[in-house]
Amino acid sequence: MSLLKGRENILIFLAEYAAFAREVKITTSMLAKQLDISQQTASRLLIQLEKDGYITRRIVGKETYVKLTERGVNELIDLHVRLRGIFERPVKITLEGRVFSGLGEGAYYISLPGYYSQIKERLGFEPFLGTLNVRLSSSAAIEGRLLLEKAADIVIEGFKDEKRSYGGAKCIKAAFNDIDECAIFFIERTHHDVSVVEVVSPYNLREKYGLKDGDKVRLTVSLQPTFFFNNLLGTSNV
Amino acid sequence: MSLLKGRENILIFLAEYAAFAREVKITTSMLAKQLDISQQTASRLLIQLEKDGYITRRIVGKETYVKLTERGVNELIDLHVRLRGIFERPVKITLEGRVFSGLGEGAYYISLPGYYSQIKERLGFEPFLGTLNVRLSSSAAIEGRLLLEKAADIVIEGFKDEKRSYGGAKCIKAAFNDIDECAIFFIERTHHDVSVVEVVSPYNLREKYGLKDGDKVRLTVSLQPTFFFNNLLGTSNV
DNA sequence: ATTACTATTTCCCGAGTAA
DNA sequence: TTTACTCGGGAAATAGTAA
Repeated sequence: MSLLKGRENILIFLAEYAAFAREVKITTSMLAKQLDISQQTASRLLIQLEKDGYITRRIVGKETYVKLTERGVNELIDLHVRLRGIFERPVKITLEGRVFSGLGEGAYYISLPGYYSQIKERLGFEPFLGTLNVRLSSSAAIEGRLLLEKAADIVIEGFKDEKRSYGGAKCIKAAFNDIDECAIFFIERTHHDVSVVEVVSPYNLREKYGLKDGDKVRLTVSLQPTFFFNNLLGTSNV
Repeated sequence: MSLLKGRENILIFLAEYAAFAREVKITTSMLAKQLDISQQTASRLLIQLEKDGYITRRIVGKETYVKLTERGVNELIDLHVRLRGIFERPVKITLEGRVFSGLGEGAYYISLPGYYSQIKERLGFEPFLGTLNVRLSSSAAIEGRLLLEKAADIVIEGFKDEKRSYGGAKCIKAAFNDIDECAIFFIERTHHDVSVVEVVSPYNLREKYGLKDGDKVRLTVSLQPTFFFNNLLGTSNV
């Protein structure tokens, strides 16, 4: 059932017994039992590994001692490094979409002290008074958006005043066109569908980039791989 | 030439393109080229991986998008955890041997201030005035001894007085019979061969354990795996 | 260009068994 | 008990090719 078969399986097994540091005494039948293969196969694989320079065997009477060679160790190190890369390198999520004009109410909301102070404190910048509406142009971007909504770790809380209540939002820091600091907002009560995100930035992005409706923009977020794995373990996704 | 073949090779390759986080667009011929297999094999392996629940495939016209399933990710996590265990777990090196009486000069040397103060400072204990001579009883122990000599990271420097010069030594901290603090000494100018080590401890081990010549004792050292790998890369051991 | 079928070859596994 | 051979069945890889 395991993914690993044959030679690599034996090599890893031996390494788990520190066979990179010293000779380890083995028998082919013990190996076979542990790895759920036949004694014959264990024997053949050992011969093969030795022939290919991954291990050395020393046979003393009826006893066999094996040790990984430098090549065998390097093979495992390479694999370890690859997996470390996978599990430790940040994952870039990119949303591409096009600018469009909304009702212009973004500026009003951000200017409200109830939002403004939270944004300033939790995002660490003084927001430009306005949001940039972006309509995501591909299904990949929409998929990414749903992912980022789960990953969004900065919470802007709703509040009330004497007139009405104001909804909350979640957001995540991102790079605008690969350069500028910004945050992607996922607003709780919005009239937009999932193909739309709103961008808040310390800059007037529309002006800085001379953006017109329909212009393409890119939003990039770096996520730690652990996010995906923690997330996976919590769900019953198959 | 790589150790990995077939399914696991593809799975790791896909993970390197963050296919655990999002759908990745692939073609079987590009996969084949990258992994040095035939296009037909790539196609078959993808079908198999999907059938076995490691990936999902979404085919849109002529484009194929793949994504790892939870099961596929877990398989890689398992492998990663195993390799981490190998490369991060300390390796116990055990030397077994038998006590024997030397010339009794160990006590004299340790009592010399030139040695005593270094031992106290660098080993962090006040040594009992005497060394325990241990003759290693197996080739495995002798192999271990040679390894530990390389790993020995505490240096006791030689010195001179008006009468003569006194040689240096290297040593490494160890556990005596799995319990007591001690250090294994590798003395530069010694009349002993490689089958002999000398043990220094804060305790009178001979008395504490009622040791007679010929009694078996065990010396254990924990080494970080990185030691072996750094060591390997520096040598041309095959 | 794709993917993936069928046919053929090549390789691998393990039963039987010798030393 | 060991290890490791031969050999038959079957799985895996590729060539050829269809769609």
